[in-house]
Amino acid sequence: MDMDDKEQTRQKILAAAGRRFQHYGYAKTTMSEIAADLKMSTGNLYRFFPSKLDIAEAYALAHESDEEAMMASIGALPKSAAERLIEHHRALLDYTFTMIDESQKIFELAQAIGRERPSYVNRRLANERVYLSSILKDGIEDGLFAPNEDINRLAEMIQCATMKFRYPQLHNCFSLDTLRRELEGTMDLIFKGLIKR
Amino acid sequence: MDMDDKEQTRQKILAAAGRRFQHYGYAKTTMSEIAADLKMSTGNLYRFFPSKLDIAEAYALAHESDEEAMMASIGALPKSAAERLIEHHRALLDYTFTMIDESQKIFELAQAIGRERPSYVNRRLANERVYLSSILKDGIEDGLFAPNEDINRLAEMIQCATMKFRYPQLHNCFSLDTLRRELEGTMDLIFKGLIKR
DNA sequence: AAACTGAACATTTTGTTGATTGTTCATCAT
DNA sequence: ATGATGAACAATCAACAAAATGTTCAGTTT
Repeated sequence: MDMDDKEQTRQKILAAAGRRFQHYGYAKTTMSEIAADLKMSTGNLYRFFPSKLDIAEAYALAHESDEEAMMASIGALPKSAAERLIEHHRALLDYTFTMIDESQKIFELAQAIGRERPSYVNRRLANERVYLSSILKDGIEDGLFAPNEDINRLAEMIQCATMKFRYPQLHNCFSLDTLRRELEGTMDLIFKGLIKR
Repeated sequence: MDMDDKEQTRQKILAAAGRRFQHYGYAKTTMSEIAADLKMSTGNLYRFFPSKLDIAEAYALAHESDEEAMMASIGALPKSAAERLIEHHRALLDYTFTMIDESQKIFELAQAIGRERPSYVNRRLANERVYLSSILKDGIEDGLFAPNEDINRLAEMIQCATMKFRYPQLHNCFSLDTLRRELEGTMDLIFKGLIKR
């Protein structure tokens, strides 16, 4: 079995596991079921993934591409940096809120990964900063935003300030409308700043 | 028994319950224990509080006075509105983080109230906005901050942007130093705004 | 009549048991 | 030798019984 075959099997495992995760949730999906779906033995799964959690993580990683595409397309929009920045946050809020709202199963998966693999969350935040930084850089070059020597840090701080909207479920605030309005106001605050000009 | 006696008994109950809450936590404190401490019957407690959770809420409310005093004293500091605003957030971050860090029991209490009585959380946030608004108003009058027609909404948005620092335990970020640095940066972001002047 | 009690009730928590599940590894098949 | 298996193992979960707890209220005390 060469490396290509191995990769192909990994993909098949991810697909089978994903189907189960979506239908029955992370906890109620068993390794033997995944194996049975693929007509292989339970033990064999461990030649491709070190643990069930790693399957979940790889599955989540694969499905990041949706978010990735969304962020990329917003970053490329023919709009001002300010508009793209707010659109970025609006889109992510809607995306995660809706996702979690309509699929308890996906939420369970996300919770399990977040709990057992905190580093995964950090990787995702770091990845988002790539897109944020790009928008910020544009804005600065266009003369819209004030110059800043550490754009990545700036992106980090924007993430801090919008944390509430990234993990809406944590703050038991269950109305998307409220969150949307709060996001508008918060972004406005960030944009305008408080200091009189 | 007149109203004063009744109030006095309420206070005694709160004191007894508080001792138990602090030592053993909310869940491990029973109504019969509280009653026994006061040499009264279990049933009698219910003539003073409708439920155990209401005792917890009243206890928390009584201990808000610490926070209240802190916010009041910071609001009255002979410093600029900007400095008071950041000091306000610094103090609350330190206060809640340290409190939770050194007493798992208090955290448990807070969680129970937050879960079963979401309205309590909102009341506290609304109360904080009184102090925030006062600082903002000062800042605007001094010409430091830009005028704003809805100061309470402005305070709300600042709360949104600093939510991460108000409930640090929710975001599994366990280093106070990191949080402090992030808070500085976030406040800076809020102050300066992004738009070039 | 008003203040209070403690047994009664329903609900929740705890403890325990057996079954299930994630993971490993000696073994078999190719 | 390499790929794969499934029984074995320890850890976790599910289900049920037992105990404890929050709450109520008929009844007692003052």
